[in-house]
Amino acid sequence: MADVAREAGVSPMTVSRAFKSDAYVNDETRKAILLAADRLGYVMDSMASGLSSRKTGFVAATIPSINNANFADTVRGLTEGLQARGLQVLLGYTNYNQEEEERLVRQLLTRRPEAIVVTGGTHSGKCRTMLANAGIPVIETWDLPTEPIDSVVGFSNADASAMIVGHLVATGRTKIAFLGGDASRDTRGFDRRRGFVREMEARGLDATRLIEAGPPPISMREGADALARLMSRWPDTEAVMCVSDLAAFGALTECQRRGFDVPGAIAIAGFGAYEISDICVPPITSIDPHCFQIGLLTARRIIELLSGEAPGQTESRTLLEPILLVRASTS
Amino acid sequence: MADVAREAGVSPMTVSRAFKSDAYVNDETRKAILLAADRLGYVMDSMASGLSSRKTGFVAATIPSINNANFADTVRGLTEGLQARGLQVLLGYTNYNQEEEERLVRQLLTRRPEAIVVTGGTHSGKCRTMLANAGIPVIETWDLPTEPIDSVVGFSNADASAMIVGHLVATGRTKIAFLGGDASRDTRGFDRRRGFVREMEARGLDATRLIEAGPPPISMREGADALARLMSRWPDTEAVMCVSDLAAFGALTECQRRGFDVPGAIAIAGFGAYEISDICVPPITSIDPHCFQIGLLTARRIIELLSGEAPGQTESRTLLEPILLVRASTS
DNA sequence: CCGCCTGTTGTTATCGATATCATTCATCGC
DNA sequence: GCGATGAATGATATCGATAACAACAGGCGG
Repeated sequence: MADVAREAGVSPMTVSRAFKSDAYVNDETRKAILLAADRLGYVMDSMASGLSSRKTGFVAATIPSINNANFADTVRGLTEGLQARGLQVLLGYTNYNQEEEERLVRQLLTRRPEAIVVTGGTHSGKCRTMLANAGIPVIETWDLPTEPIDSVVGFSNADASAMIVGHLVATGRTKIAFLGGDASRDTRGFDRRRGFVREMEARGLDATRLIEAGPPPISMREGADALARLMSRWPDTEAVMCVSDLAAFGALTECQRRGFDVPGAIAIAGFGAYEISDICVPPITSIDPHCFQIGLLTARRIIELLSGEAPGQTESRTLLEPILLVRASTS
Repeated sequence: MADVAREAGVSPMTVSRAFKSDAYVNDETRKAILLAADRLGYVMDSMASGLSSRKTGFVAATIPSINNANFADTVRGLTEGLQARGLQVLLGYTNYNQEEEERLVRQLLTRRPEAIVVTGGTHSGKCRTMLANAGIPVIETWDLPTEPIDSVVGFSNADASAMIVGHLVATGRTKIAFLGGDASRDTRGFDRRRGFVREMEARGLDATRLIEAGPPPISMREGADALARLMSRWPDTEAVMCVSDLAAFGALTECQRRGFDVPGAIAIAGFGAYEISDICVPPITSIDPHCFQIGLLTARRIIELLSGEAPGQTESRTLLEPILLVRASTS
């Protein structure tokens, strides 16, 4: 920056100001400075800037997996929502693992983000403490934690499951199974399963057809394998609700290979409104949790908090209403 | 850090050393310091550390889209390969847009990464200049640029296309179409198309059945729509090679809706070895470009360059050999 | 007993920017 | 004509760490 200042014949301070859009600088001076910077190929050092101004321009975000269209959409929403304010997303993934999350959060906090977004509302004790003591806005997403750390932008996974059950029952099915991952790791998946069991029991139906497809994330292949196990164990199953559209699609393909008619012999429902559930044959009934919106609303909330507006605890929960997409796989 | 030093009764410098694993610090002193840090909930400031040591611990990476399993796999490989050296990936996506790439690269460079990874070998002039003058290792991936900026870890998209054409011809098809995106934006997609045309012509076949599915990325839906257009324009088409498995799957579903037998009436091939191509019915012939490996090898190369080993320009191209996965959709 | 090495810790200057206060100069109203 | 006002710029200290060098204690060989 000193070089640019010399080249433009001004002080470093003026160069610094020229690069911030709002500061007092003569238009011609600014133009001269930007030209000099261009000539020298100068690029600002955000790190130094952050150290000095105590604003790094980072918003940290953790997602369970980078290879997941749902979380990718949320990250897109977050990124786009923050772009206008010059905030950059610093991303990390946890592999659906709380210890990994703790390690990751610690690493991210060393970068002094101005806010941190985490997926889910269940964390290790140390992780919670770190988040709570970080002194920055913390937003938990994709979930409705009973004891939020700070702000929440999410929805009820359990209620969404109930919508599916309701729909399946309304179409005349009662022997309904749930196909999901191991209970322990993916808390959202677990909530969906919990919602399934609760709603089934509330309707006086048998809620014991639970097939575990392995540790999350459940791949299409695992969905297919799980369906095979399901049908050999409970051959009279009339419908299966899957923890995600990927598992659901895998299950659908297994039905096709085995010659089970969908939805005639068995109905299949998924979760997440992935593109595949909309285009496959037959298309799969799903739940749209508004992934992109989650990211966008999270961005809005962060900007609100950073602007010092409305830090009141009253509005700290932003609830989304997932939508049931009824398609041919359950018609 | 000063607080921790006081708490532990040592100088800040000793605290700093205690946090670096290799430095000279008495074991007991270190233990005491780490304990004190824990008590105070202290987390290092990597930004300040980076400023001082001129090592930020960042490796910047740009990918066209965050919502793409192929690039996600590459990022996973990169992240895992760099983790051992304590390097953190700073990710950004370009939306398959060169202007966006330029903006993004500029933003990333302000973070003073120790190396930068870009997807593809075609960039705007300014972007090239910035990359070349950044003074850090630059790795271009997923491509074989004719004039690399620095290092390359990639493969020939054109040659991979040729493999598909060869396979389709070997199974007795000659009326073969290519289904891809607009030429201008996605250079890898364009290379695949170029490889298709070249190989078709080399075999004396008609290479004019080119269907444009719109600007990349091509969704499943766009693949389906494009197939519909293809079949109405050239109803006698015997095989279609798609720019990606997603487009290919979309095309497959369209065939199912229209009652075209795959592979009996028409064969379909994709690209990318996405999970879907392996599990759908029938499974789709594809090319596995070793996405994860690209990331891993890129990480290795970066570590090599940062260690000061072998900066020789001789070995700066790392070539991968994509694999043809023959499946039922072209049998 | 001296000088030297090793292990350990402290001191000082510095990384590249910005916050804050100070300064300069032109303009304006009375 | 003079103080007040405001736009534009500069000087200095500082953000939180580390590099580089200095310092000191203890052990060892000669």
